[in-house]
Amino acid sequence: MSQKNLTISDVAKTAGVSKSTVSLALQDSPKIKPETRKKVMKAAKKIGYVYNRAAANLRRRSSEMIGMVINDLTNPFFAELAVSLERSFTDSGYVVMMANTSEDTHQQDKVIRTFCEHGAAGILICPVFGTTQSDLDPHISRGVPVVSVMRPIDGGECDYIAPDNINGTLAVTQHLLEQGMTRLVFLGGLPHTPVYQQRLNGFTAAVQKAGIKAENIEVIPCAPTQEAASIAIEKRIKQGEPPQGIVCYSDIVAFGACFGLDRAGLKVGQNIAVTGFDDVMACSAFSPPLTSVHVFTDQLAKLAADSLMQRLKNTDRPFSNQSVLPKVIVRESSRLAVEN
Amino acid sequence: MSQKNLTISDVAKTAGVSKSTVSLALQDSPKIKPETRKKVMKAAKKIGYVYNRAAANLRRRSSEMIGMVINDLTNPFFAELAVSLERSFTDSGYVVMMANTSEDTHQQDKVIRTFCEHGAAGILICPVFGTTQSDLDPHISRGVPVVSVMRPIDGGECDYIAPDNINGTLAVTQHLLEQGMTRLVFLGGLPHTPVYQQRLNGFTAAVQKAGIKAENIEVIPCAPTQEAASIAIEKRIKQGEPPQGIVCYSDIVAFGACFGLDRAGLKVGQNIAVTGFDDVMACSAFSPPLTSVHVFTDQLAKLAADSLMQRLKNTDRPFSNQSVLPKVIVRESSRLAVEN
DNA sequence: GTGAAAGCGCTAACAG
DNA sequence: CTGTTAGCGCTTTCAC
Repeated sequence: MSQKNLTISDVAKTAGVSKSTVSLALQDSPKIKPETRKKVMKAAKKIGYVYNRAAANLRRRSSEMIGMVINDLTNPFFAELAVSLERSFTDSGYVVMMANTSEDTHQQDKVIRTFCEHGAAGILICPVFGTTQSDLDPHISRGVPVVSVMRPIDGGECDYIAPDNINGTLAVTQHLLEQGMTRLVFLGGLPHTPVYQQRLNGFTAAVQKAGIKAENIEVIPCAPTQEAASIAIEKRIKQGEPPQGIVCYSDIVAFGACFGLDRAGLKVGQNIAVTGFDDVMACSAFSPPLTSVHVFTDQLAKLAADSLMQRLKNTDRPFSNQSVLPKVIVRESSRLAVEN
Repeated sequence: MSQKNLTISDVAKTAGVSKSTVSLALQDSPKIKPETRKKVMKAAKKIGYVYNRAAANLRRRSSEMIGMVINDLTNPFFAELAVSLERSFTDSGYVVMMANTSEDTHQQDKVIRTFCEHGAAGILICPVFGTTQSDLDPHISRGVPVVSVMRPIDGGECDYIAPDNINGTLAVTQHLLEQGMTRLVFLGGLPHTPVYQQRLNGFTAAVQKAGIKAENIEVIPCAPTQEAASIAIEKRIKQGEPPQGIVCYSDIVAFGACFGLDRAGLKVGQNIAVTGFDDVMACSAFSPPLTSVHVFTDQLAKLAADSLMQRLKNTDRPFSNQSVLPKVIVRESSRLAVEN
């Protein structure tokens, strides 16, 4: 092991051809006849040559690396999404550099910059809320294309892929309404964020369509964490007149809500219905199994990867927004003895 | 946006200094006086220059990229570990390229090769079972150091970091024994793997130390998936004489076991105790909350990152094995009405 | 088909 | 302290 840096020149020497022949051969160029190619490959293997893509990219002024910037990989939903994304890109022959921003704008800035410095051909990002195009601009001046997933970029000159949040909560709210519930809460999320607004809009649309009286509807925003949600809902329950159903901003919020309701003495799936959004894997293992809005991360990932790769080929396409319709997965948490 | 490729020469021109001054300034060299440095930085920002690390690395013959190769990112434990690892490296100024191998040797081969071609300074790997040093050799001939996590590499010339599997299962088995259980099963895992053997050894050591009769002990290996585990345990229960406690190879296996037991009509945490290993986040949300052996992924990640970075500085240290003692987290799944 | 030569953007001596 | 010069390993005209 630990030979010195072998270059195509070394390969050329042992194969008895010239540098450029080796280069061409390594690229499967039709200019090289199969015979010579074989010879070159054998020589390369023999001396343990490993191709230096950095050098090639430098010369060729391109790369097949993409930077993946995720807001919160400790959130199971984003972890699942990241895995899907990684797979989509790897399948297409790209290598992905990954970084977590922990919902921190500075960190995000740094990471994007670093990826660009390393020659990322494109950036895939689940941006921190509030990210604007001008946050990105200074780093991607080389014309690196960006695709954002899950959350839009304000003023974003980029493609954007997300689940159809509105129809997602609309559908799951209707699922509760169909069971005859009339007093509902929408819980969790940060009011100034687009995702919150969309999910809330879906909820609102459903209750209005069902002719539910406004005074029976409550909206309780809170940080989308388990803890914040459990506290918020516990407090609400203590005020009396519990709702029949709680439509949560996300699964994490729903998990928190269930814990809070438990502390408040309510039985989810019996006294009160709870639904999540995202349908992370833990939903089916939860107690009670959580009804949720399934987001097809694989599909999202595929669209995102495709968009980015399209744009890599063709820089000046118009920017597109794509959304994927999610699907309500009914489990026990949304059952309710309606006589309640 | 989309200026052409700006180089240090452009910066030099607009700052009115020479190329090398810019290069030095960008590296915070003490040879450059702060004043000049400021001027250079301002010029760089002004024209929207972005540093080309690939070129720098090529020249300097080094890089600060590391390749992270994970066997199964869809497994929540490895996903959590990957996140910890990413954080450790990013904190130290490295950029991490990530790839999933799906427990597939070919895929792993390809990924390692690709990372090396891209100039990874080091490789961090949770290897596919059965990976040997000779699988790695052809790719890392440039002397790229490797650190393996969770699973050893056969004949591995590398550092190795893992939880103390033996003492982990030993401790969790003792937890069951202390409750007076005498009929135990060790469930799940592939017999030919080192991790299986270690975890089983811990189990065996505990029951022997407690003087449990051999005929009261059963070992039921199976693929470490939810499905395989649920089927295996259901089949076992149908044979009658159920055990009092089941020590599982991993959380995933334990989740599966719980489902299987449920189908078989047993109540986990009442009629029968179940324990996991890894303590993924879903354990606490599971029904019933799953007793598990907590693996400190953050610590593992830190050790792994440190090892790799040490070796990057100092190539010829002896290889070390480090293990982290895990901790039993008792939850409801391991309770048992002992009169059973 | 194959080889020679120039150069991608940067760093690292070595002079000034 | 700053500028000049020669490459890092590869690709790519352009002759042969």
